[in-house]
Amino acid sequence: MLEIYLLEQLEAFARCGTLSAAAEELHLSQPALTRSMKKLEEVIGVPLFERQKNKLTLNENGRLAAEYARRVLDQDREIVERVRAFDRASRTISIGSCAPVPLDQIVPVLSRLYVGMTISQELGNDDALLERLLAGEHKLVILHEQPEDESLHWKPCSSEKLFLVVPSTHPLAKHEKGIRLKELEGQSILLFSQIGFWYELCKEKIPHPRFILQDDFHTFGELAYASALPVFTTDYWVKRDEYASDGRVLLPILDPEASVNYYLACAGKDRRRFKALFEQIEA
Amino acid sequence: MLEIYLLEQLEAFARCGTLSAAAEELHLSQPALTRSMKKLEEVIGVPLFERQKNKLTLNENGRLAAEYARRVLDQDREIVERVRAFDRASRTISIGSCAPVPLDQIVPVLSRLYVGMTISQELGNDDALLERLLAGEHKLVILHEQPEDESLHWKPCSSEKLFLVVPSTHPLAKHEKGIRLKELEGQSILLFSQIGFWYELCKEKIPHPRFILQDDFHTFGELAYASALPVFTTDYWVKRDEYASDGRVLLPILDPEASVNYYLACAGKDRRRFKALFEQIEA
DNA sequence: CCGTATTACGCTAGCCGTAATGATG
DNA sequence: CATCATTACGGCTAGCGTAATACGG
Repeated sequence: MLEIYLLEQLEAFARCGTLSAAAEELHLSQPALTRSMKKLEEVIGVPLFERQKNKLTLNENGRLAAEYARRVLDQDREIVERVRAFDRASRTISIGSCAPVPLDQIVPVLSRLYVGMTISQELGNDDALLERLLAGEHKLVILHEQPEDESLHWKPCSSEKLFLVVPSTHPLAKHEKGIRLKELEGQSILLFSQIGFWYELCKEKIPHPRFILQDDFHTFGELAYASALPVFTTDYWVKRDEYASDGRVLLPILDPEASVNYYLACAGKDRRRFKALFEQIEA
Repeated sequence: MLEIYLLEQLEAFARCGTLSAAAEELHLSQPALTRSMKKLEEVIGVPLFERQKNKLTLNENGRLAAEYARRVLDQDREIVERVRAFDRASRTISIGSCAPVPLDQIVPVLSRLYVGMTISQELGNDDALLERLLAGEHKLVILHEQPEDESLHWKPCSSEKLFLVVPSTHPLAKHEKGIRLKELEGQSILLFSQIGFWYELCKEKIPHPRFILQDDFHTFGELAYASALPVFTTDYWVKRDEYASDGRVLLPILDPEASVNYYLACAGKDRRRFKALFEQIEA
């Protein structure tokens, strides 16, 4: 069998054009390459080179061999990469979610139940999440619509309701019984950017919105506190006493889409693996 | 890089199930395999085996690695095979023909012009020949129809006319001016089997033919001489005094299809290579 | 106990580098 | 004479085998 190191050397020679150049690239001596190329010809049993006393070039056979060598080298490298990736994946639970809140609720449970596993989390919209779940790229996903795919296992896991926080002096503050998104037309609203599907919802339902986006959670908190801008929040944060400062009013959002139920889903074949998790969570 | 010998050993272990069995198959000692498997794990950097004190089995990673190993091994073997085949092909001129006679005329010319090349010859029908020419499996083909493919280079090279030889006592002997194939209905005719398209022609044009086929050229000659059966021949053989024995009559076959022109063809890109050949042959 | 894996130890084949030679522009 | 390929020679690593150890059905 042709050992990889021979193919590596052939490939380097094919690319570099001379033995010296290839030798330098491979951190080897010219004689070593001369020998290897001879050995290749000997093993394959056909001439691979055009030999002029002072110049070595690949002939047709050699060019073909070099092309095949490249393929084998690529595949050989792939073994290491793929097996490492597979091993990593087997030690990782990748969970995708349409929103950050249910993720914050479930990840601690996951960590506790599957000790030693790496948990990787990612946000995405329902369609993309389902696709990645079916592709095996996510082991778990949290959606805000019930999955219809029969091959999936799922369970409702929590819910969330949208609110708007405004200073009590703000014109909108009078809608204490609640407000509809379309009534926020043209309002400048402070928005944390990592909120998953909520962003799409607001963008869709509020005509001509002027969102002021903030990437950093801490900065967002400070802005929300310091500025007089309306800020979106949800019952989850309200219960945890965020944004409940004096002089602010909490306006429920009345649109039905502003109250969502979340659903945790996994592939049917992983049902057993995540049995403990599904038992822990409550709708 | 993972050397091939390591992959070979992994593959053998995956197939054999135990190190001892694999060692025997590879003509190696168990310790050698133990070391190699350890080395594989070390290089890839992930566990590939389930280790019970007395039993070694592949884990998921290992099974994946073994599968990839198989592919690399296959491709590695293919390098040698393919390059050898390519080299052989480059030293071989494969010529296909619809009939043996023009082949016998051209092959000596080929041998003389392309010294050192192996000439491989094969019979086939026009369609198959063209296909193989375009696939590069034949470098030259001899057809009995003008090729229509624009990418081909061709030239008429010879012609051949069909005759029937019958004993002068035979009822058919009176047709000395010639006979049509359909008039041979129901006749038992002695036929040499390696005559290319002629066989198809006769089978098609003679109603209810009763061919007596003979594979061996020598035996065929003897039968033709000894028996009282009608025998097909052509002007080529007649000129060479075959079948021209006493007490036999030569009947020309009158069907237009029984007089053919042959055409030598090669791929357009090989036009130069075979320039000398095309100059030598005459229509 | 026999079959299996692993460890320990010494050997050697094979791959490499250095140095020298030859060829070429 | 600078550059490239090749040959010659010696060193050393890495893969191997033998022998010994350990574990299990």
